[in-house]
Order: sequence, then structure tokens, then C-alpha cells
Amino acid sequence: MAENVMEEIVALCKRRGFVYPASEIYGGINGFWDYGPLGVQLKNNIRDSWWKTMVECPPIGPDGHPICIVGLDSSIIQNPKTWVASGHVGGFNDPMVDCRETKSRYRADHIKCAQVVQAKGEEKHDLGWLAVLEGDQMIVDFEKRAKKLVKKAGGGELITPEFDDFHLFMNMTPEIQQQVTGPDTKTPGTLTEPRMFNLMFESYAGAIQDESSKVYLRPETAQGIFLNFKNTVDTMRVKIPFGIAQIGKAFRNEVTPRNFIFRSREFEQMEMEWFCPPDDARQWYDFWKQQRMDWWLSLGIKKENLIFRDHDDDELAHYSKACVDVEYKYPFTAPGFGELEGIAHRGCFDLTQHKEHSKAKLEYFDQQRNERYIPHVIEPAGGLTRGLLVLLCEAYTIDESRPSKVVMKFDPKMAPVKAGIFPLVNKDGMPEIAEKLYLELRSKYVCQFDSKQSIGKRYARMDEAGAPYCFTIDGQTKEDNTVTVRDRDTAEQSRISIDKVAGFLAEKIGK
RNA sequence: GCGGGCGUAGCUCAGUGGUAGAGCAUCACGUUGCCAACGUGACUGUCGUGAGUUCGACUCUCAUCGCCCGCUCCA
Repeated sequence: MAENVMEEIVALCKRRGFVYPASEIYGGINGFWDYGPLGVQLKNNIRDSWWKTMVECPPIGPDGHPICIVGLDSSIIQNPKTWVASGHVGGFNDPMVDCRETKSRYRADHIKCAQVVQAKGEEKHDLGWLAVLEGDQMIVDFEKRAKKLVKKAGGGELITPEFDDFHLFMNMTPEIQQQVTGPDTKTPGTLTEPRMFNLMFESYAGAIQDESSKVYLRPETAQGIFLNFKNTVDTMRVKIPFGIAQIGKAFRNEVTPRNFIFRSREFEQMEMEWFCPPDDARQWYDFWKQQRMDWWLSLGIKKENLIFRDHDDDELAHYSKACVDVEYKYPFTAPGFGELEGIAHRGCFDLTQHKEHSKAKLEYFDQQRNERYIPHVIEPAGGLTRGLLVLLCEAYTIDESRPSKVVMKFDPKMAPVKAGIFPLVNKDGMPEIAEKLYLELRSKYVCQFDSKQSIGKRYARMDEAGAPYCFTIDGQTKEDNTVTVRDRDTAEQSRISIDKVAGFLAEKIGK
């Protein structure tokens, strides 16, 4: 049933111009979507609300004073060293091996394995394969761990392998690879097969395509912010604590794009990096956690459909001190929840990495405290296109009582179309009055004028587009200058004076 | 990446080794006085794509692409 709902939403998105499959006439392309006329309008509304709440009119801080966040729009392509420093590209296109248990990642050509052989008198027992990282300490490391295994297996002698007894993990058969115990674990079989692990899209800057001209499409917008930390401090007279916010596209070459626009290869993020003194980071983490949830609720998402999910310690990146996701009950995860935004306490990891790799001075001198430090960072990173998906799912409503069946109940201030303006019939001057009203309203609100086909059909179309109100010019309009207001959610009608329509919308929608 | 299912008009689907079909939708004209109304007419397809078998393939075979589901992955 839940998959059914999702299918219906996908169909409606296409039918009404919210989201189309990318390059559909060529058979589509997996993991990419085009946002149609209503989709981009809805997306812009979310984006604008975020920008306003974060940059133009940020919340009041915990101490009761306004906080400062500045905007940024950094380049999608940056110097490739950016992604080495951030950890997104490890060893530049070497095959990598992951440990499923410890989440560690190793270069496949650095892992060597040897068999642990236990000698008990004349008997010899094979105790399995042990992996170590290549280097001077390789045999020492091996002995240390292998001896424990021998002891556990009833004692006896360990036959220490020679250097030549070590095999490269990547040259072993998959069957044997699955018997190997990884360098940082005690369980055999946790290492993945070696694979080219690069979720970043590659391109080349300049006409010559070689390693030196290789560049990457950013896999997140955050790094562009760290790259401009110094520029911002030097030019904007900002003082810590402050934030830098950015909205933009990011690209990840996902293995399995799934679930409509939930996991796509090109998506849009809304990220803010909040720079603060290390001592205050925890307080700001709690602050932003609540602020972000409040904002999602302000878009008209029902409280019971949103939860916080704190990351377990073993789920955290090694540098991260805490992380929480805001999750939504998507139709394809229900009754469970899926990620919508992550709020991460990143410590000083990013700026430290960039400082070391770039040699730039990324410390901040705090005049008030009279000390120099690398700021700590709290990062609320929300998915804009995921937010769009959430609003679509949230708005989707079946109403069997009306002929149109489907109503998109967007919060009026988020709705991509605010009003439909219709002449009841195409005569007696009604189209002219309707058009005049349309021209008056469209300078302030996204409106649609429609005079085609029956009135019921036009209402139904507006229900699927999610327009909260329709104004219909009818015979009575000429007599007393009133129009019919039709409410999307109740389908009920009332009459208001035609010159009060703009005021009516202002009251209901704001602006 | 692995396994399973699917692919015919915008949508929902029929169909047969021999020239491609219906309903709905869309558009035009008329009609119409408040919830996908009615009448008349019009448009719509490389039958997902490519190759093979065949005198002839939407139909059979193979490959490929896309979608859905389950695993895997999601730093």
C-alpha cells in the first residue's frame, strides 16, 4: 500500500508538472530528475523560507541577542585538493577496502594477509587469515595478534610467516578474502572486496584530459564554506560565533538511486556552518537542533511525521562529536522514518584539515577571550530536494467524497500556486473581469487564469496543483462586485467583494 | 554491484508471426450558471532501444537502457 501511495505521488508529480524524469525522451537517466513548473516554484518557496530564516532574519540566540549568519554561493568545482583534505577522495582512485564492522577504509594495495599457523608438537593447525597494513611493523603486528589467536585456540607455538608469506589482499580470491580478519577487528569476513570507491563525479578543467586536469563536482556544499572561512572573516567584519549559509546543487554518484527524488545523483542542499568557540559548541548544537526542527514544522509538516534520531557512537564519523538527524515518515519508510536533515557537531575537523593541506592560517583570534583557536563547527545540513519530497508527501491527500479524489494540501505559504481565477462561463463579460483580477493579483501572488472547460474540472486541476483558493467571477459579480471564493481543503464556497481579494490572500498567505 | 518482476498513445490497459486498438486525458468549436457535465470534430505511437532468427517481428532469441521490489551501498 505504501509503495502504491508513492507511485501515485510520482504519477501526480509528472501529470501536474512537479517533477519529470530527466531526459525522458531518450529513455531517462537513472538518478536524475527535472523539476517542472510547479516543482521549481515549490522548491523556490522552500529555499526562500530557509534563506530568510537563516540569513536574512536569523533566530535570536540562546543569550537573547540576534545572531549573525552570512550567505555564500561557492563554485561547484574547486581545486581537487579540497576533496583530499575533506576526506572525500582517499588516495585518488585507488581500489579501496572497507571494514563492515569498524567502518574503516583502507587502500587495497596496503593490506597484506598471511595465514595464522598453530604448531602443537608435530601437529599444525590453520587458524585462518589475518590482515595487516603494509609497512615496517607488518610482521610485528601480525605476531602480536596471531599469538592471541593461538593462545585462544589452546596454546602452542605460532609459526611466524616470512615476508614472502604475506599476500596482497587484492590478489586473493573472493572466497579467501571472505575468511580474512581485518586489521582493526577480531571477526573474520568483515572486509569488502576491493573496489574503486569514488562517489564523486569527475570532469576535466581545460582542453587536455589527464590526471593533472581532473576535477570533481562537489559532493556537498559544505566544503565551499570552509574554503571561504578566511575570506569571510577578513571581509565581513563577522565575529565568532557566526554562521555561513549556502544553498546549491551537490552531486554524488550513488550506487543505487532509489525512491524517487529521495536518493538522486544530483540534488540540492541547504547547509550552514556555525563557527563557535570550542567550549560553546555543545550549547550551539542543542540550539540548532531545536531551531531546525522548528523550521521544518513551520512549513506545515505534521509533528507526528518528524522525529529526531541521534546517531550512535559507532555511526559517527571519527572526527564528529555528535550528530542528529531530523527524519520524516516517508511513504516508502513508513512506519519507519528516513533522513531529511542532519545536524552535526564536527569539532574543528574541517578547518584543521584545510589548514594542514593548504597551509593557510585558519585560526581565529578571539579579541574578547584574547586567545587564538580553530573554531568548532555545528553544521545543520538539510536536503532541499528532500524537503520538496516531504512537502509533496505531506500534501498528498485522498478525498473520495469529491470527483477529483486527490488534493494537494500544501501549507498556503508554501503552495506553488496561490490562487486560480476563473470566469464561471465564457460570456457576459465574465472572462474580461476575471482577466482583470488575474492581472491585478499576479504581481503579488502566483496565480493561474483558466477559462477552459467546465468549472468542476478547473477546480479539480487546482486541487492537484495545490492552490489553496479559487476565485470565480459569476453572474452576480456584475451586480454587486462580489466573487466566489472556493476553499481547497473544504471545497466550501463563500462570497467576498472583488476588491477585497488581494487583502484576503494577504491575510491567508501573508506577504 | 547481485537476484526477481515490468516496459504498447499523456494515463490505465487490450492485442496478434502478416498495415496499431479502446477508455480516459489533451486541443478546437458549440453548448454550459459552481465541483473531472454534454455534443461534434481533431491530435497522439520508431509497441523502451539495438541486434539476431524470419519472406515478414509489437509478438520469438540475445544484448542494452529505464522503472519497481529485495539484498548491498549510503564515506
